Amino acid sequence: MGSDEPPGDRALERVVDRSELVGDAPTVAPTLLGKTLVHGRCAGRIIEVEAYTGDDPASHSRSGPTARNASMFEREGTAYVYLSYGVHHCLNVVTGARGDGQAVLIRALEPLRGVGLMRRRRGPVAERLVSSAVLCGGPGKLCQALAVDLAHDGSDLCSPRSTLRLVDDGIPPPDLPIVGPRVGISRAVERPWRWRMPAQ
DNA sequence: GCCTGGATTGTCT
DNA sequence: GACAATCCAGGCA
Repeated sequence: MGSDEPPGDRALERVVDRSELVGDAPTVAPTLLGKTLVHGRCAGRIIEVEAYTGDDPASHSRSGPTARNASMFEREGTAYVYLSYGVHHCLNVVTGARGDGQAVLIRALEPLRGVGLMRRRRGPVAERLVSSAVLCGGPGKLCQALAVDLAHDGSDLCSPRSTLRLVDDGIPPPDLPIVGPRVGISRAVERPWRWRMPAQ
């Protein structure tokens, strides 16, 4: 163990400034493209996000705070992790002020560090395939690859001391991200609140 | 207290 | 392309 990443990568020590996460989720979401999600020795660049607001019929926060979504109503920079379909975990970044119930769902990552460990976590299929779409190409997949689960619900992503944190390594968000409707929802499907990095 | 449906994914045909 | 897996929040009686 320990051969998955170069030691002392200072670029991954600069966490995202919490003030960058202040605002409506649809405003903040595209600015998260290009940022890096770090968990322990693994890291990946955010390449796809979705926005969910407090008055959004498709959002978990639509009915107000509950035991499940309480962290979604915390202050900006808080992680909201939930169990989807009883099988997969999904990671959100809370935006807006405390009580707003707004968050940005991290849908896909481009693996940067700890790729070997991610592949082991993803199982035998991912062991054979290296593509980022297989490793981290979905909200459930990236949580499995980075070992993110309910234990991280409510953790602070803007603290350099957190094992799970958002890092700004200087890569700016794209000028023209690909915009489209959100995936897998049955309400408010018309809202174009999904953003993706354009093809290189 | 019961029932329904879901911000997904992997497997099978 | 279709469907099963699997847990629980929320709606409703």
